[in-house]
Amino acid sequence: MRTSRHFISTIKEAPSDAELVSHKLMIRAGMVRRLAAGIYTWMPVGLRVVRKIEAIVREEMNRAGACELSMPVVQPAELWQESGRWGAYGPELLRFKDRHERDFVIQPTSEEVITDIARAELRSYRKLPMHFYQIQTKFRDERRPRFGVMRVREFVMKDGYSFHVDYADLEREYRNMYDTYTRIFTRLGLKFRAVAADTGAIGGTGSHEFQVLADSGEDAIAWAPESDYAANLELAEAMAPAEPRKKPSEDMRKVPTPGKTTCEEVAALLNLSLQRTVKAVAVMQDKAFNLLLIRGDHSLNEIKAQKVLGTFRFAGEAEIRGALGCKPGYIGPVGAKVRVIADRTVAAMSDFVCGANEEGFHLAGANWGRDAGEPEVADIRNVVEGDPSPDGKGTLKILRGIEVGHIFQLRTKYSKALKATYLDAKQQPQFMEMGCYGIGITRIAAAAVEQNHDERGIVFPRPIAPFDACLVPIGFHKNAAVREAAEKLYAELAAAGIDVLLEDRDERPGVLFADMDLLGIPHRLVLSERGLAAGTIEYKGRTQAAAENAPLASALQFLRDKFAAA
RNA sequence: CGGGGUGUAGCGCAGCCUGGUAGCGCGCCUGCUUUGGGAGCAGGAUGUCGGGAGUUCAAAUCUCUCCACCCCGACCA
Repeated sequence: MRTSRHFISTIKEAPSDAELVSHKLMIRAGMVRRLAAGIYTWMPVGLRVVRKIEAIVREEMNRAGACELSMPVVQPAELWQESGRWGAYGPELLRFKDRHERDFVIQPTSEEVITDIARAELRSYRKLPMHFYQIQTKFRDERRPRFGVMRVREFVMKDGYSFHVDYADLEREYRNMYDTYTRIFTRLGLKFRAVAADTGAIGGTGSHEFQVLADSGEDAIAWAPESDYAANLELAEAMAPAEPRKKPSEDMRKVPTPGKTTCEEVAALLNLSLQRTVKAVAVMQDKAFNLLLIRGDHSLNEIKAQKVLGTFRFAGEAEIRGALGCKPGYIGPVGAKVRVIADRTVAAMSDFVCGANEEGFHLAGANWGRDAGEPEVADIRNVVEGDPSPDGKGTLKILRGIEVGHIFQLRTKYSKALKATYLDAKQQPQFMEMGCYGIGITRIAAAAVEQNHDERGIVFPRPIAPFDACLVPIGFHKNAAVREAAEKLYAELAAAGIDVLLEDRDERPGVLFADMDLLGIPHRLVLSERGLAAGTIEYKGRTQAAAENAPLASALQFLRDKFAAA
């Protein structure tokens, strides 16, 4: 490909609303162009990157024994009503009516359609297992799209669904996919971690997310450097403190704390560490009022709390007054005649500070058993850096990541809802066990940029760079010898199967170099009159500080050696 | 959904308060010069000033309304 024919549209200034580096650089490099909120056009350069990602994903999925198909983007409401997701999915599911007033959705994912296919096609245990996948446009009507193509409404995802006779076989395929995803993200040249994720209400032995590491990532990962342990913050278990609770050493006393409604303010007023305070979070579980207690410096983990309580919501001020006779900001467990659930850390505290259930007052020197009844204990907080690893090996660090893949054991949720059964060897109908496996193709492009860039622009890993290499002749339009030599070398490289970009625009060298750097092309060859006279060509890797010379005659082999070394 | 903000040339912005000929930088076009890291000079083109309504002799500017987009929030009592 040559730049005079391949649309290149770089700009010096990024739109002012771009926040993330990847967003700015992808706009500046002309990879994507915004059409509406969370809806982007993939311009030629960006599409090349997407296609390269797709090719690697497809190759590895096929190698793993999965079978590609393509399901409709537009799907009838009936199937979604049958699975129950027509009601359960909420406003993120884009719905519309056709000219006959029939309801349709734009797929955010395709469990319904694939299960419909499975129940029609996979009637016998002899046809199982089967793993279908597609690489398709998805639409999720995000409440707030942001970060360029990182969090968008329309995107491309690889979604795979596997069907099995039993759970053991599902587990086998799940491990197969775990390994396949590990290979895929390794091949893509990304720094990533597979982390244990929450399985929600569905259960199963697990779910893993594949997170590309980046400080700007939206997800937090708990990671233990001394072992392999890695889990989404949502899931990472906060262990009980190693030291048992100390005996009370102070008398409980009421202290005036007018206007101090947060743990931070109260700790500052009393000149105490935040770790001596207990924060009370009031939640309603249906009509029942509950107090959740966590240490002042910790944060509540809603998913963990939900596992204890079931679905809940945060109590309003009126409800808090009704249950405790006190306004928010001064509430606590002492004397509260409601269900109290204390985090493991809180349960091990003594002589702590909490709200007095009286406006303007807190209690200091409070103790379990003596001042308040022994609470129900559960893990309901987020882990923090320095907490002991749940596997007992070392302490946790917190990393930030971008979720680019997720594998999940669906079990029989959809096969039961849609009555997808097969006949076993005894001619008995059985529900299929299902797994599902997703990879965010377009998000990977953004995550790769987020993880690999410098002050000059994008630094693509070669497997997903828009071009493997570029050939930049100096004086292409002025010097016939340079032009002929460049065309000859370009033809030679292209014939050898190298995805090379010939920079043949009539621009000053500085412009050409700047664009090739911004686009993140990993290898660069420069052909000049000077080099031609000496029989050499100049080479520079994208991350290399200085260029080096190589014999022009063996440029192809030289480049191949560089590819192999990278 | 709640709060805040912004819409002026392809991109980045000024002008609005205090109504009176629509501007600057980058980019684009033409010419000359330049040619190994985003060139210089000269000339030029490009605007429903987000849409609609209103006030006014006169609206980018004031008022109302609609729309679009962005940011923050939507647990921490």
